[in-house]
Amino acid sequence: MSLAELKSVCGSCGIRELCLPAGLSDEEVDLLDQHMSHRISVRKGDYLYRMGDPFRSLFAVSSGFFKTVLVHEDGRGQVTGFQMMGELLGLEAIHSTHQVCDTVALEDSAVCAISFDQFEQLGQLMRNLQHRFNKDMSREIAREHHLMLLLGSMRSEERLATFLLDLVMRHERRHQSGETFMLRMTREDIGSYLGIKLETVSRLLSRFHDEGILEVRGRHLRILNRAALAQRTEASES
Amino acid sequence: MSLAELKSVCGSCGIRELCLPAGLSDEEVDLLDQHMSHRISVRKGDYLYRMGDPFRSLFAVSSGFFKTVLVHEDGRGQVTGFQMMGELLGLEAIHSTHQVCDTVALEDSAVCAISFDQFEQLGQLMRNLQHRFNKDMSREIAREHHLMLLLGSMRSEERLATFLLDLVMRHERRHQSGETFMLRMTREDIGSYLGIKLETVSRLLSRFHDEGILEVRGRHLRILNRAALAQRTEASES
DNA sequence: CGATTGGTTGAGCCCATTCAACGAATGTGG
DNA sequence: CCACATTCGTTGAATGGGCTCAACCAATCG
Repeated sequence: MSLAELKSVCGSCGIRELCLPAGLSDEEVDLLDQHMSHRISVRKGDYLYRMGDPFRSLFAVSSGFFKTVLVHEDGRGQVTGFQMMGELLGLEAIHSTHQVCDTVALEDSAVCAISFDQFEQLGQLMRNLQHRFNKDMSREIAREHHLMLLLGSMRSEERLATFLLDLVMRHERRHQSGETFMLRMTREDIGSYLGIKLETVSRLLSRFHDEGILEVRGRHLRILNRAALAQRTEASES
Repeated sequence: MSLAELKSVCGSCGIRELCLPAGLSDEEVDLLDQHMSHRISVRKGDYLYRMGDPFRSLFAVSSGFFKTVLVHEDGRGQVTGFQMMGELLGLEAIHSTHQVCDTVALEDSAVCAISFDQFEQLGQLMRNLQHRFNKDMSREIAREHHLMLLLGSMRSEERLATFLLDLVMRHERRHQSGETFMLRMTREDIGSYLGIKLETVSRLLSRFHDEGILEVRGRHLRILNRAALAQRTEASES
């Protein structure tokens, strides 16, 4: 599953306000720390966990980038999400005793592991924490509803535009440039996530490039015309 | 939003073991009851809530059948789920102060309303209840992952077969016939949910009928060959 | 270095869509 | 109770968006 384990503390974490302890008092964060966080490094390409592994912990992405993949019996796989710092991994397995999907680091990454047992106990002590967690779960459900809208009723160009704008916003919320950034995933990952083929992703990126909306050099992206991109998000009347 | 409000009690509810209080002790169920449940009737076609309504309560489906619909700015709508007795409504809004989707009764129905504020307080008192709720949220996330797989990588025939088998299993878990049942939703609702057009749904149902897998008479369904249906769930090598 | 992985682009094809006509069932108002 | 409108469902014919198959290039790696 992973490699080095380092001692760490939410209290001094740079992304504390993006992550699970957002909004907690210092004392509460201390409690959270003492009882359960420890950090795990995951190297690019490694699995944080795989379907069928016993489920014991949630993980908060401390740094790096992950994808979650659901694999069907017949071998087909679907990328169900990309997670960046501050986001939680493992929520989908709480209802089970085992992991129900794979999660893979797309670059060298670090996560904070949280024993779910202990987390539930802490939730009993700290209403704040439980409330925050309920909201996180709910937000994940709502996110997936939007993705269902995307997969169920958008054309490929709209899907990609929506995806890119989502990345832009997530970068900006982390005080990273939304104008210029690197894609951490392959065209195939993007295609799987969006329900289209990698060739289509490639063609669309080229098209956006030719139209002056983006500058694409491999995985390096520059957003040249965000408004135009936003427009491609909507069905074009004709 | 709704109509009659009747006093009701989880303790004597026929579907108690399917619903939120499953696994709770009698005392715990009493507590749950006293503090918060009340029942609301919703007539066929009526909204239980609409996007933008203030969010205050969760709802447990007591009887009947609902759909949840996410509406995009440009007017496109996506059916994000169908809910039957014992299932929870409103989870997607917890992270917000307002409802984030519409939910509509597809037949005359009843729900138990649960003030979310009070529910969170009760969760602090009853670890069982909170644990059960965490699992419900997680199961919903996992369900949506499967739907993403369906929408992202299945062909229309596989989508419909998967959908029908899911309905069969949900009926059986409720001790209702999985062999013979009524579809409560239109072809258009099914199509929206599965990311295909109503005409395609109609054609596929006809095809399954012609192949002797189903008997279709309007919304009345009889599953004649469940194994064959299960096979249509998988990608056919060729 | 060759092998592998990731990405781009073209040509032809096919599955699902669009557009359209029609039938059945339901409901409404005169 | 009938006439009419509306909603829901089925089926056909033609179209097209995205897929498949394929060739090729660039970067990385052992």
